[in-house]
Amino acid sequence: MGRGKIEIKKIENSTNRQVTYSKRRNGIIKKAKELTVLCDAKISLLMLSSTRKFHEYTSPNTTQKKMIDQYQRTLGVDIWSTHYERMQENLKRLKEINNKLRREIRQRTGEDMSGLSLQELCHLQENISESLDEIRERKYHVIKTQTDTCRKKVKNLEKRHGNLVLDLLIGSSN
Amino acid sequence: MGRGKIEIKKIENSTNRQVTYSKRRNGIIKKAKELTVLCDAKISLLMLSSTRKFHEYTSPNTTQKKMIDQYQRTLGVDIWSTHYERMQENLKRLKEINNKLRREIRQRTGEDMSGLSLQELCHLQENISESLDEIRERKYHVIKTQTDTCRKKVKNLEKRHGNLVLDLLIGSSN
DNA sequence: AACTATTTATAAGA
DNA sequence: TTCTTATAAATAGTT
Repeated sequence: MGRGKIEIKKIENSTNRQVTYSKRRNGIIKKAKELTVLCDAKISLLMLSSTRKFHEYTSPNTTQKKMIDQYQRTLGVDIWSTHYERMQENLKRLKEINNKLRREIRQRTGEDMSGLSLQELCHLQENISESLDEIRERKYHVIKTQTDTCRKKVKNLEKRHGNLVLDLLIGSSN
Repeated sequence: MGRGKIEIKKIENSTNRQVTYSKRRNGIIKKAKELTVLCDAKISLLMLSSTRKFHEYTSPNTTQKKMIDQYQRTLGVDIWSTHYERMQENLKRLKEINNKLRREIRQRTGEDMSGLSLQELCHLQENISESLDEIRERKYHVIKTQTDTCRKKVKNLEKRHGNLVLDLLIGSSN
C-alpha cells in the first residue's frame, strides 16, 4: 500500500480511520465501476462507515431491488419472510379479536342471540340490566351536575342584577 | 495494472472476461473485508456476473436486511412499499376499529361513560333498554320452545306408556 | 493455477 | 481536505 506495510486491524485513531475510510471507499467504488464495465457485471455495494455515513454504488443497468431479488432467488432465502409472516399473524389475530368484539356487541344489542342457551340468555339479561342501572345512575348524576351549575348561574345573575338595581337607585360615582 | 495499461471497456473475449471477473471479484471482496476491519465499516456487496453467477460479501457484524433497511432509511425510499406499507396500514386500521369496538362495549356495559353528554346518555339508555326488551323476548321464546318440546315428550311418553299398558293387558303376539 | 512486469492503490507526510 | 510520493498491492498477459 503506502509507506510501509500495514496490518489489517481496526485503526484506533479516529481521524486516520475516517481518512482511510474515505480513500478506500473511493477505491472500492472505482473497482466496482471497472468490474461493471470490463466484465459486464451487475454490482450492488452498500457501505456504512463507523460514523454512520452511508454510501452506495449500483451498476447502471440494474437497481437495488433487482439485485436483492436476485440475491434472494439465488440463495433461496427470503429476508422478509420473518417480518412478513409476523405481520400476517398479527393481522389475523386482530381480525379474530375484532369479530369476537362484534359478536359480543351484537349479542348485547339483541341483534344476534341464535347461539345462546337459556342460561346464557338469563346471564346476558342480568348483565345488561345492571349496565342499564349504571347508565341511569350516570344520567341522573349528569342531570344533577347540570342543574347545580344552572342554579349557580341563576344565583349569580340575581346577585349581579340586585347590585345593578342598587347602583341605579343610589347612583354610580364614576 | 499488469503488462501494459488496459482501457476500461467491456472485454469482448468471453474467456478473458470470465478470468478477469474472477480475479477482480476476489480483489474487491478482499478490499471490502479490509475496509470492514480497518475502518469498522459495514458493507454489503452483491455481484452478478455476465454468466449469471452470483457472489456476495456481507460484513460479519451485520446482515443483508439491516443494510437494506439502512439504505432505505437513508435514501428515504422504500423498495417494498407496496406490500409492506399496505399491510401496516391495514394493521393500523384494524387496531383503530378494535379500539372503537372496545369503547362501544365499555359504554354499553356502563364501565366508561365519562365522555358522553346528557343527550348521548339518554340515547344510550333508550338503546340498551330496547336491547333488554329483545333479550327478554328471546328468553321467553326459548322458554316457550323448551316447554313445548318438554310437553311433546311427556305426551309421547304418556302415549307409549298407554300402549305399554294396553300391550300388557292384551298380550303381545311376538 | 502460478508467475511477473507493470499499473494502481494508498499510508504517511506536507 | 487535497497533493505528493514511496511503497505495497492488484492484476493483465503469459506460461
